[in-house]
Amino acid sequence: MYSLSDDIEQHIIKLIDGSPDQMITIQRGRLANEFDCAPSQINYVLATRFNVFRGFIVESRRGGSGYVRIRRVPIDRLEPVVVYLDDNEESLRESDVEDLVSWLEREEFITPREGALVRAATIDALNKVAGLDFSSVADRNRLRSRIFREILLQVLRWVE
Amino acid sequence: MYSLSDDIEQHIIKLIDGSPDQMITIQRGRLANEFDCAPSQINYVLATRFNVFRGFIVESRRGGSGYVRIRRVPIDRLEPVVVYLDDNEESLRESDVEDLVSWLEREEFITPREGALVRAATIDALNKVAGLDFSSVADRNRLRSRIFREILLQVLRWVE
DNA sequence: CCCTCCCTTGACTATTATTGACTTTCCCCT
DNA sequence: AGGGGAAAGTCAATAATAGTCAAGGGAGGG
Repeated sequence: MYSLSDDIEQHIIKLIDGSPDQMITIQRGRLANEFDCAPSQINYVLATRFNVFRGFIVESRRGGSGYVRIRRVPIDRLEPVVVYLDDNEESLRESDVEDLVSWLEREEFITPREGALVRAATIDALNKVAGLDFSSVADRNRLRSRIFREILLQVLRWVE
Repeated sequence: MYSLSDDIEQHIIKLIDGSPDQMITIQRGRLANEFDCAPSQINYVLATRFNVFRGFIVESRRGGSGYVRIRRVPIDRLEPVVVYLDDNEESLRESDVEDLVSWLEREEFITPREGALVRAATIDALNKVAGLDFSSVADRNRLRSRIFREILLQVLRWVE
């Protein structure tokens, strides 16, 4: 069955395949024009087909001379951990993060120094927000989980 | 996709790179003339690309024989940044963090990969807490600032 | 037949760039 | 010392992009 999204996807894939560095820079409006569709259609295609789980990174800039840059990157075996985080958002305690970070270090997904940064962001920083008004345990766990999740996604993107 | 601001930015960067002391002195009007643009365009480029968050300091003088001096900030400016964070806790926006991280990378205080981790913790993660009950702008900025501050302190400790 | 999952669209929002009118500063000449 | 003119600064308006979100459509499965 015909699908505009599939068409656009194939078009972009072709462009990337033909690029020397697996990266292209386009304009959303121009592409939408070529395919005679709403500009937000491009966003849909990017979100569903060129996300990190499919091995792509998208960066963009708005405003005059704005652009959308799409890069192909390798993916690996960290993905199950991200899924786990999504499923256990509210119950990710400090000690869980500690365990995960240690594991990441042991597996050499991250360096010890990077581990220190992760601990700073997910443990130390969250111990200093007591004065703010968002300090319920569930909220803090959720927040911790999301920070950690984003870090993991970043690691995922960066591998090789 | 052409961008005058990007052009001017590159031009200035090139000048600074080619200077013996990481500092150049130009005239706003003359530069505007070279690029055939409004003089205030230069101010825009300076404000968005050569601010302290991106590791530059700009000084200037008006009037006869006025000038604009652009300096790359040396590495030992990192601690003042921490002080700045303390003083501007509620107004540290995403883009400020982005600029600071880019600067840390450029100065090789952190690796690009570490920069990605920091971005994940201070930008991406905080974009995903909208549903929680601590999503006022000031609170988010404060949280962002504290996470970033802890990471910075960690970087400092590791360097020494 | 109806439900669900994609897909598609468009209205609204956010961000970035560019320009020009007006303001401020301060060197230099008288 | 004072004023004129030559810088640079500020700010708001406009234009050019991209992003978000919610509502509607259609095809296929139960």
